Amino acid sequence: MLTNSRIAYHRHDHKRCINAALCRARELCDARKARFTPIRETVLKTIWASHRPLGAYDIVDQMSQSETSAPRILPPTVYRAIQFLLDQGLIHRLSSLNAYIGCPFPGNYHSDFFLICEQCGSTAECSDDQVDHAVKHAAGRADFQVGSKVIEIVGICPECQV
Amino acid sequence: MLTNSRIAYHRHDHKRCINAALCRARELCDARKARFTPIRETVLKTIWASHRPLGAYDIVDQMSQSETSAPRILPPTVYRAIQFLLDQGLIHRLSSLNAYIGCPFPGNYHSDFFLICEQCGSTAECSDDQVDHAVKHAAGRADFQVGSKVIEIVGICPECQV
DNA sequence: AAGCTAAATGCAATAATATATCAATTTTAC
DNA sequence: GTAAAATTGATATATTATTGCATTTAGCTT
Repeated sequence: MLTNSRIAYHRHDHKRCINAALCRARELCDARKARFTPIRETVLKTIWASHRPLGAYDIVDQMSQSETSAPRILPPTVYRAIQFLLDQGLIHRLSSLNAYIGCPFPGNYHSDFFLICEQCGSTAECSDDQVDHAVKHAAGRADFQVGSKVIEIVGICPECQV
Repeated sequence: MLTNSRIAYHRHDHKRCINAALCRARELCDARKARFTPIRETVLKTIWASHRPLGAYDIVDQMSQSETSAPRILPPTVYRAIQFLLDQGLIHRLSSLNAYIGCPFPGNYHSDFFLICEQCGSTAECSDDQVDHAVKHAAGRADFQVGSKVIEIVGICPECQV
């Protein structure tokens, strides 16, 4: 199972997460000749500020606060950056929260699901063949051809358990 | 595996689905001393008009059209009925679509997931222990205590395959 | 049956999330 | 250097959902 749950739910030097994410994003975009512009970088950085999913308007607010004098960042700008980052697989959308989270292992193909802590909000991404197979198998019994999956588990992370 | 996929994806006498759903709803509400009011019944009936998830504002529109003279149904009314039906387990919300669908087996405990056809929109509900176990097991490896799950699979239903 | 209480509904306003459109600007390709 | 393409700015608006408060209705008590 591929997961960032060890990191996401425990104390760590989060600057390294941010750096790693930005660095990989730059690499991937370079390789794909996709333009990793300042706005897109800032949006990604803002999302990576924590391991908690962030709403689009939270991003708008964050960016409007930090960039004091500059022209206030407006929703369409953020949504376009979000769309770009989603397209590049650098972030994911959590449907059940209307929020966005950084992908810890972009570039690798992964069929993922999310473990969302209802206490602290920290969210880990997991990729597990058994879950994948179980879903495919169940769908198969209904003669259903699986395309994409949304799997979001709400519960309690190790740090928040008594 | 518990599922209504045989029915949902194939020709059938849908009036029976509707009747069964309304009947079951009435029974359950009676047993629980919950009030199955005309508005709630109409909302449930509207959702059960097909096996396709229906948005809240679609319900508002439907209900405003059919009830010609009566006071136009407004969003809060519909949302309140939706909340009631969700609380009673008579319908489910599909996060990835912001839409609502009737539950074919309310009352029974079930940990369910949904198979949403990207062609025709028809959606079946499934409950499968293996999927459940696979998710619990994967979460367990991250020391994560599972609470609730959102599992929504988009793909192609048997009727829409070539 | 009358009155009381809690629940449900009506209604206006507004919040939260997301997109459409078109102009202006920047970047890239030739 | 210029044209084409991509990105961003700005305004407006669409879509989904909730809040607050007044009014009505249903169920309960007597």
